[in-house]
Amino acid sequence: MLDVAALAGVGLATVSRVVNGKTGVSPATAARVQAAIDRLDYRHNVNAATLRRANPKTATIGLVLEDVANPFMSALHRAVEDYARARGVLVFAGSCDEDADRERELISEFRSRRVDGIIVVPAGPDHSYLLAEVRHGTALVFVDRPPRFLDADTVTADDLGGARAAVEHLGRHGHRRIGFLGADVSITTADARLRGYTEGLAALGVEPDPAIVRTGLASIEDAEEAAAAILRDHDPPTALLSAQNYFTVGAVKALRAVGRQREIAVVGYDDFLLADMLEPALTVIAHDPVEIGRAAAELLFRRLDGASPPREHVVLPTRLVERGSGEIRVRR
Amino acid sequence: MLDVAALAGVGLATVSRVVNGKTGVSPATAARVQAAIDRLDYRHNVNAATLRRANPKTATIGLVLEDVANPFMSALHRAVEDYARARGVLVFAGSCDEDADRERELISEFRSRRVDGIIVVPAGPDHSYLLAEVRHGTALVFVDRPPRFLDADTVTADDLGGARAAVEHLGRHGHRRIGFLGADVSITTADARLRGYTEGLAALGVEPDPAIVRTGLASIEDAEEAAAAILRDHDPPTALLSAQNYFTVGAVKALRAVGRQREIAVVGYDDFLLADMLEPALTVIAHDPVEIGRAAAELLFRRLDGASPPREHVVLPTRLVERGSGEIRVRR
DNA sequence: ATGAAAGCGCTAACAT
DNA sequence: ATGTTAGCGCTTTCAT
Repeated sequence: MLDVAALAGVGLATVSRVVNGKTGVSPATAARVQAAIDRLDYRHNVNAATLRRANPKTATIGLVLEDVANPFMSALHRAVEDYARARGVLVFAGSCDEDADRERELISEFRSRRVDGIIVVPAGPDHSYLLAEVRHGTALVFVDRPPRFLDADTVTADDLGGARAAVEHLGRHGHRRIGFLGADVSITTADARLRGYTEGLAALGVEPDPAIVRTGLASIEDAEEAAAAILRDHDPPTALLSAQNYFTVGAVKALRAVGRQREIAVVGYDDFLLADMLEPALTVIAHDPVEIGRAAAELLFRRLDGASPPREHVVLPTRLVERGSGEIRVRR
Repeated sequence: MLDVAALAGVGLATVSRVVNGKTGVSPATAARVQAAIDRLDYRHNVNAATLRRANPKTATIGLVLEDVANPFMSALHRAVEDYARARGVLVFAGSCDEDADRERELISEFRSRRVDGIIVVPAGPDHSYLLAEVRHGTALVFVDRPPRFLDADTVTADDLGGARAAVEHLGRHGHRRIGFLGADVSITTADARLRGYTEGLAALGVEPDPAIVRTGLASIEDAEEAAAAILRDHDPPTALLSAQNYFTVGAVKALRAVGRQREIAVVGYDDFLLADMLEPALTVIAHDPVEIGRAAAELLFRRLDGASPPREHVVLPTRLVERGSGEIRVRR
């Protein structure tokens, strides 16, 4: 910047004014400064600027996802990016694979870079460690799952209601013996979906049977194996509820492997690309990652812009999309 | 940091030494400092530290993708993230939607944040604007497509060879009239795949027919429409080569819509989740986004670590994965 | 082993 | 409209 000032024959402050688009510089000098900037290929150092500014915003936010490559997560990512970029804000993205340590580590790195806000799909069992952070002024929004031991803005979907609706839908097609594939119940979402499943069964007057309920799954392969095992039960289910996009893929693989995809009903939680192209097409509980991401970004930026409304807990509805796999009637 | 020093009763420099894990601090003082850090919930300001350091690395890199939500791109993203995180480096990610202006804008923002390196899936038609950047010491790696008017490290796949192999494969199953669905040829990858298609046809002794070649596509919907149009040609193709993951989805949709998915062969460029679960399962030209991402990160970090080897142009092979759709024989 | 002081690139207050 | 100067939070000599 000093070089630019020297070349343009002006003072440091004037260059700063031009770079920041401030008023109070004559068009002629501004042009000279701009010419010097171009000639020297000068690039403003936002990090240094932030250090001294009265309002020390870095114009960056951090995004903690379960996995940037998971289609649900990456769609959410894109929605957040679009909202941020429209405001000139850059986003750090990171995956934590449901690992609480990685979550803390990532957030800690974000802090070191002085991000203005953080949007996080929480993995850990306890988020009270973020209390100081919040008090320190960092905006924080939890997405997909609420935090534990911390009050913060959240955007979640109606997991319990969605899972319950799925079971009731299967019930309406004659099913009473319904298997369940879910993630570890320490994950709030997974727990809510399992509870929705149980409530749905209760509404049908059915006791859940642990023999056809599998939790703690973490991958397509896990789910495929679990589904295969459930199907080998002495009293196998006539329908399956899979509680996450990848698990649905695993369930479909398992059914295909034994050629029973047309006799055993499936409802999957999460919609995904090609779900409608399978045969039978997949009936799913859909919740829109784009809408969730946008809502989270909205909440975050409201706080970044200085508003301090009471904590908000947005719960977005889910939608049952009937495509075929969930409408397979129970065989008699 | 001043507060920490005061609380621990030591000088600024000592706190800095502890924070940076440098030697030359007695265990006792180090412990006192650490205690003060914990008590004050102090977080090191990497931005400020970078400003003064002899080796002014920010430990961040920028990643410019076509779209963070595209499965191919997000898998690449994850591979880069894993490589970077293992080295304590954070990644800024951004989408540019094949828009040259957005590419420049993103890279410019990255520069302002003083990222150490940039990995980019290029969108623009001219990358000479990055020359100054490279000379200035920012490591730069191009992925999936080479830059234009600039020499830099690249990691690409053998697009031409892959497309050509696809056509030859279809030829071996009796096809001579093969339709093509591709993106705008200003995208290097799209152009190479089209050339591979043409070369493949030439090897079969066939002239390409513009009536069944569509380029300039940009979405699933585009591809679906284009495929439908091609199928309505007075001399419709017996096989389709789709040159990108989303276009393959569109092609499948179009074939399904007219119920011809079992008579018209399809080979898709890019593998994707569930390609093996469709009926018929999709034959694809696969190139591994994870391997591409890892290779790019490797190249980038080699330069970040100070090595200055000659520019490298890694070309990864593609693989034909036969699953059914590409082995449908031509009807007689 | 530790501290004092200079200075990284910039902005903000105060001059002029 | 423009320049001068202090100082943001830190690292790095150079002392001690």
